[in-house]
Amino acid sequence: MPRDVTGRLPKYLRIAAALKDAIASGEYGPGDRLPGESDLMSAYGVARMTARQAFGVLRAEGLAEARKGAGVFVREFRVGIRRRGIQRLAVEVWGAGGSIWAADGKGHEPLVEVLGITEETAPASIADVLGLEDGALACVRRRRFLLDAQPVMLATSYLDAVLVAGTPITEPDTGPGGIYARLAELGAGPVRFREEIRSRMPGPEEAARLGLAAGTPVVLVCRTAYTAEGKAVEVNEMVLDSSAYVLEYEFDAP
Amino acid sequence: MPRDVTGRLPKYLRIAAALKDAIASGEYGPGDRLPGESDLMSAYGVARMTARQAFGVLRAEGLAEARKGAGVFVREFRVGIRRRGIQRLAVEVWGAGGSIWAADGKGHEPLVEVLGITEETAPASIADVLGLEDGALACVRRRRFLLDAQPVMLATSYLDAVLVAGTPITEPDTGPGGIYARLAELGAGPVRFREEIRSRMPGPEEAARLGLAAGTPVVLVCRTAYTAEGKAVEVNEMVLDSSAYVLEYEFDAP
DNA sequence: TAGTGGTCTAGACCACGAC
DNA sequence: TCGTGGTCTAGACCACTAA
Repeated sequence: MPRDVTGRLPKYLRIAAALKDAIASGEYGPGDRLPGESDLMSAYGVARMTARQAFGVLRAEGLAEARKGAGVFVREFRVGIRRRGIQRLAVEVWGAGGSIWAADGKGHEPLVEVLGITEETAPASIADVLGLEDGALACVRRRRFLLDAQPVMLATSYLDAVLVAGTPITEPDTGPGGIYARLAELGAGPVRFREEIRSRMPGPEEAARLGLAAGTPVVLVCRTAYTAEGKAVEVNEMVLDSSAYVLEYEFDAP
Repeated sequence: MPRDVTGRLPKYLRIAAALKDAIASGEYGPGDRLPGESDLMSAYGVARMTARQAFGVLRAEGLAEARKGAGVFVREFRVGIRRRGIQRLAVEVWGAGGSIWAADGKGHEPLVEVLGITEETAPASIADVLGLEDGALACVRRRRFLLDAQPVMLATSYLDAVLVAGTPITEPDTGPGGIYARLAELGAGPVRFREEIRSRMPGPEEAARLGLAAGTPVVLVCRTAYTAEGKAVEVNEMVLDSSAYVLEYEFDAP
């Protein structure tokens, strides 16, 4: 039987709870500076490591971020990019020469960095989906997407290298309508999609590329595009900054 | 960020990197016990807090978990529940008296705990969507879903209290086909859905209810169900253990 | 009971940011 | 320059787990 619930709570958790309350109550708003480590030390009569541990709780929950030499601040959340999973892939978008990404970033300034376009042997699971023979090459397009100069997504796209050879798909600029418009010209336009969604904490590499604060998970979206014949023509693995995105799927009951 | 020439990388990050390498190379598999804090202290000649800090990196990334009195262990990942976002809501499922949740947990033992069914004033944003007058009550159903005795999801469902008054929707057991079948009997069966997906780190309350290890984010799914007349009849806010779920949406290009 | 991780103290030097 | 957080040390007591 847990008695004396309040007295047994570790100091750092009580300090953390007090800070959270202060944030929840609006005493500190997004971007505001919180009391520093030395403030907490004197206010609660604890050692520095204990005060730091309290901040560690807030950082792990994504509520606060520390800036060296400046202080600890309440996290400011980013613009919620509304990614309309189904409608954004309408033929009307890319068929008319539009960019899917530009549609997502409406009202902001979208930018795409091409990190590299290579021919590689794809991971076994992806090669399998694409129906690539053992050792056959895939065209791999790695890109980073930014909104208002802030990175929000990494994407790695896999296609059959033989299929797309000699087309703009192997070039940084894929032309109006992008990859899907080029695939349609090859008679392999996608008509059906499957998106798988996961979430986890980023590795250090992903955190750096996306400029993520501590306590920010990533959302993984893996999209497979199918032709009318049911053949998978593209697998796109995306890593999204979870603090920047809201994914939306709207559909009729099947 | 660590653009330094290997010499200036903090000790705890180098130790963490070594541990990660050992895990990635398969030297330690899921569930294996890692070297303890005192092992790291003697192996690297560091103080205990430094060794702990190294483990902190792995825990924050969800790669390891510490068990008091036992050691630090490589995380074991859970069964990937495949939640087929669109097909699971087919009329054929709930119309035939089936349970949507039972369909998700195929091959496992599904269980639902009813945490409470109350009448409350819903949060403004939800009351707005449901078209509730100012101060009108909502029927709020809070549940926890378990698979093989392990909690994987929390759900809070909001409906118009006047609409559902006197129906099994206000009872713990909603009968065959669940809420949607009952709504259909009221002439308010859902035919269209919108799901919004977000991800963030859990608060301590959510982490406790879902039994989450440190470094495990939650996925938030907010579903709104619409009738044929376009009226929202239910808003369901779900909190998912990200390590247990894969969300899947499969659809034709619109 | 022996060993583990959880909490906590009281110091230290450093790099960085604001002034 | 001065205060900030980042890193690090060398101890301490405790609760818990496993043998």
